[in-house]
Amino acid sequence: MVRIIDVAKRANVSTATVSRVLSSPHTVREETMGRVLEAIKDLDYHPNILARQLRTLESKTVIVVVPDISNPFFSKVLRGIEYVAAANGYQVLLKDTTNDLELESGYVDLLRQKKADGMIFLTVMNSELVNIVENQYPVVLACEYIEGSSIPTVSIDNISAARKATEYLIQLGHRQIASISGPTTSVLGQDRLKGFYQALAQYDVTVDPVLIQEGDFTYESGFNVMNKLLALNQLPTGVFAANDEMALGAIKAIKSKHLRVPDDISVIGFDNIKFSTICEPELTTIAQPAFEIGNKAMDLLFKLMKNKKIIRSQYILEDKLIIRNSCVKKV
Amino acid sequence: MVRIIDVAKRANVSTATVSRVLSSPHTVREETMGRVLEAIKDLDYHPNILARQLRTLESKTVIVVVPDISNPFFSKVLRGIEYVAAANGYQVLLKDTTNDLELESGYVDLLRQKKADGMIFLTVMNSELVNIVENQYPVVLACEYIEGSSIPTVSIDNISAARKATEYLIQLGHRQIASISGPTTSVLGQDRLKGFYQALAQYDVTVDPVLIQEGDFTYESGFNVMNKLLALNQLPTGVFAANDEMALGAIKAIKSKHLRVPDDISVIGFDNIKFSTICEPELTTIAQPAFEIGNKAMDLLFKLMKNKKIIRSQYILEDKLIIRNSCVKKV
DNA sequence: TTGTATGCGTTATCAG
DNA sequence: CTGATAACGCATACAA
Repeated sequence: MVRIIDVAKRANVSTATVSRVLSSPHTVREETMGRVLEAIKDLDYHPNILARQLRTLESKTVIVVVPDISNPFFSKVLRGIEYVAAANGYQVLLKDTTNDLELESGYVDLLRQKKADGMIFLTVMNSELVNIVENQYPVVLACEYIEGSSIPTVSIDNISAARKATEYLIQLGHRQIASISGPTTSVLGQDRLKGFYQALAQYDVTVDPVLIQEGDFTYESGFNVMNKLLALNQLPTGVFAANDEMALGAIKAIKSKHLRVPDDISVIGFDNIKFSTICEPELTTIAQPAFEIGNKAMDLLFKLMKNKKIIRSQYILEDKLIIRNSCVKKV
Repeated sequence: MVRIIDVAKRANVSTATVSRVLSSPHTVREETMGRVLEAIKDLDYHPNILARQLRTLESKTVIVVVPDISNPFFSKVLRGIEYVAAANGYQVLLKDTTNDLELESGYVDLLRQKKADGMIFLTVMNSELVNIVENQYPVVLACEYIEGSSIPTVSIDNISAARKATEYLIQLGHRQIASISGPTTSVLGQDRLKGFYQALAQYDVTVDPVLIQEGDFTYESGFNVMNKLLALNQLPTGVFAANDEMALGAIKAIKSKHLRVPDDISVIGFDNIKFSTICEPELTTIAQPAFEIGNKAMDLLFKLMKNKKIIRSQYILEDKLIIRNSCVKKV
């Protein structure tokens, strides 16, 4: 391994000068710099990042905590994060919690040990953790919003988006509307369910509580929950699924009972993942600006890490209702 | 920040003893250890990993280079890797190349700088890089196999699997068989195409070269390439897609032309991703043991990093033809 | 079984 | 503009 001192010797300068050439080139004479650069090139010198980090206490790394990387929506947010991070010379370390509560702890250590300079949560199930981290390390929350928390957040307004989706079903004439919600342990699940209820209230629609069922955001849970709903005496005519994966699972279940979507049952999803146009019929859903959410979240984290003031700490991005073919007027 | 010396002072021992308590507890007297552990707890001491790494030159981190994290197949392999890594106290750093050639370079630096101890490639487009890394740093290749290379590999036999898939179509009576291959810049793409050709040769089937088209493993490319095929005078009756995402795209294209799968055109995929049962009809495909591939790859990497001898450096895992409803006998 | 002392490779301080 | 040198926090060879 070639070290800074090897370069220094070859260029006939001190290690300090070599270091300066690398970190603040303007403070060194041009001729000296030339010699140093040449030596670096000759020796194929690469600074040891570990040593640098020990000295500077900066890891140039951020950690993104994601609930389920195989969900295409999160993949896309991640892309947005990585794009901004890479542009600023930062590494992105990924932690997939596999929707597991346990695994969400222990990340504070990574920050304390300067293994990472900051963290982005794409979901929060363990809100205690957030409180620990709050005001202590740079952390931003993407995709969901926590009421009353001061953690910088970038997301859509999940409540109003869910309300919008439900309203759409109501306006199509549906009154027997089921909800396949996310886990109520997650803010995301709660918010989208809340929006669902708000729409019902606003239009004076009352729904049998048995139509409100909880999934866990996976395709399988959508399939299973829908099967439960299909076993009821009175079937729903419309279904609001809290994300697309569950909506796809629901459609699968409906079809396997030889019912038709949307003719017999309308289904609306949430996220607009790339597979939402795969199924027959194509899924009507709420589109989130996933890539932009990632961009903005990383921007925010940078500002936080640089101790810059953040004007607004809650960024709400625009969602959009994408009307395709999985919902139809109730006859 | 509380350091090792703070703990040492409080426990009335030297820093060396504290260090030993942490790394080789059996070498220290029980009573001493008790005092040290108590001090650690009292002060809420957490060793600085950076400093430790600088000393040991071990980062306890591995990097996985993945072509497209939003592909569910790779997500699953990754899970397998993480499972084994976590069990051994290793972090997994993820690099998504976004199928971009450029981005695949520069990882050698991460190894050289001891930012990671080893690396797993889930794909290799830039085989030069492999040659650089070869015999120099611990690297294993998962999912694909490079002819003549000595890099430890774990994968299925992509050639024979592709041959098996194609054979299946031939045995169903298809003769006009199209191939939507992966990029020929990737070994994976090459191998699966090779298997396709082998099956044709074996059964003396000759195919118009125009039926052999190249995609890039994405849903969109499957859709686009299939549209091209559908514009031909003589349509294929069977399609072998080199992965499920492209197969799904192809099915979409076929349906949008008001043709039926499998009645008009049979489609077979590769990978058995979780969305392969979403579409109508469900996809016949080749299943890879994704999780196990990940497990084995990480195992192999550990052995490599520990300089243990590796008995066999090429592990071939079993694939399996999953027959569902997207292929049917040619009438 | 424990302590002392040194070095890992870098950056930052201070003096020149 | 440059050089000498002291940290950064830890692990380990060697001595006790």
